[in-house]
Amino acid sequence: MELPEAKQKFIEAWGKLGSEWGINRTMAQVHALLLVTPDALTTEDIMESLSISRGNANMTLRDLMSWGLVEKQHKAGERKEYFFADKNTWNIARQVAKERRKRELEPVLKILDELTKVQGDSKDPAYKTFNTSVTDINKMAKNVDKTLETMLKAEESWFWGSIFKMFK
Amino acid sequence: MELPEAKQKFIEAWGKLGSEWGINRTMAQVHALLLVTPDALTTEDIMESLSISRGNANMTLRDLMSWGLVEKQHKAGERKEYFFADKNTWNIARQVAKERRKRELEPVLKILDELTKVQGDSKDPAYKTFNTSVTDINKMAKNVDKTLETMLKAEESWFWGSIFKMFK
DNA sequence: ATAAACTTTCAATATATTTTGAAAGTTTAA
DNA sequence: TTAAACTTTCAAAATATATTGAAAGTTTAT
Repeated sequence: MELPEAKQKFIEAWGKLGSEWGINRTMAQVHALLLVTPDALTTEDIMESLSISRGNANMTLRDLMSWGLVEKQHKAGERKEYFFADKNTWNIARQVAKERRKRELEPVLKILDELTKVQGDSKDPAYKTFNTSVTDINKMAKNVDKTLETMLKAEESWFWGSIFKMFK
Repeated sequence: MELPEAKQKFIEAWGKLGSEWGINRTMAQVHALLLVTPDALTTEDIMESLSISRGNANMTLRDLMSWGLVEKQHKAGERKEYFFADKNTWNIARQVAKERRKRELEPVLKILDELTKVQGDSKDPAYKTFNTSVTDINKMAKNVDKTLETMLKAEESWFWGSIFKMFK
């Protein structure tokens, strides 16, 4: 397989994976493109590479920046804005974990905490089932939350080292 | 807050979380409903509770069964089929991890393995960047894969116990 | 101030996903 | 058999999500 074909496959695979995990396909593809490209690209470059419109490219790049995955670069004496992706995989994973935790996990934890407090007749099966399920899910969500917190603070080698101690 | 309102909130929250993670909202809602309901429900019950059509309820229930989250129950002397969800949160997490690993992670790992093998000029920045990114992502994906494998085999208390040793 | 170079916005459009519901299919009891 | 009870299917419709592209906005150089 030649490099251009390989790049294409990578971009497609990343786009598909993204869309299966609730991330806009185009956003994942732009990210993939920047990941396999050594130099920073202009909006124009990205539009052309992926055959997308200016508006789409612009919005997607802003989104990627808000996720902390892509940064702007200014080149001396140039008007155009260049974009590049952090290529450190551990940073990417941490950044995604951080954002999804904030945007999705935390709001759910807040609701679960509330629902855990709902009072009822402990003889009532409807109440018992509700309470047990919500309480258990809340516990698990808190475990996930704490693990993510640890991951966010951790160094990559330490994190996976600790994980792999589990296999022993 | 009263129980019916609390149930409603839980169903909504679960549906929203699901859709943010690439799971059909209705599917997550049906699952949530079954999680907080002590007894098995008929298609009819579910249609009514969530105001969805028969076709939708039927397809969603089949989906949930294919994910291993819901089972059919036959009641003696009755024609109707009843559905109930496994309410053990750890089982649910494992089941979801198992399916997503098989359906989404494994196909991507296969592609990454291929792309890792692509040959090129190690002096070429385009090749170097491609190769480094793909190789790094492949390593991380394999780490995730192994961790999931461990999780699938593990008992809940052992798994979280091991995770929490990481905090020490 | 002007205009060229570039970026952003957003209503309209296109695409993808989900849902409906009625018809077809199946199972069971008598 | 027959028919009632129940389940499944799937084309059409509804809804949700993503994309376009031209106009408006901004910045910079002269």
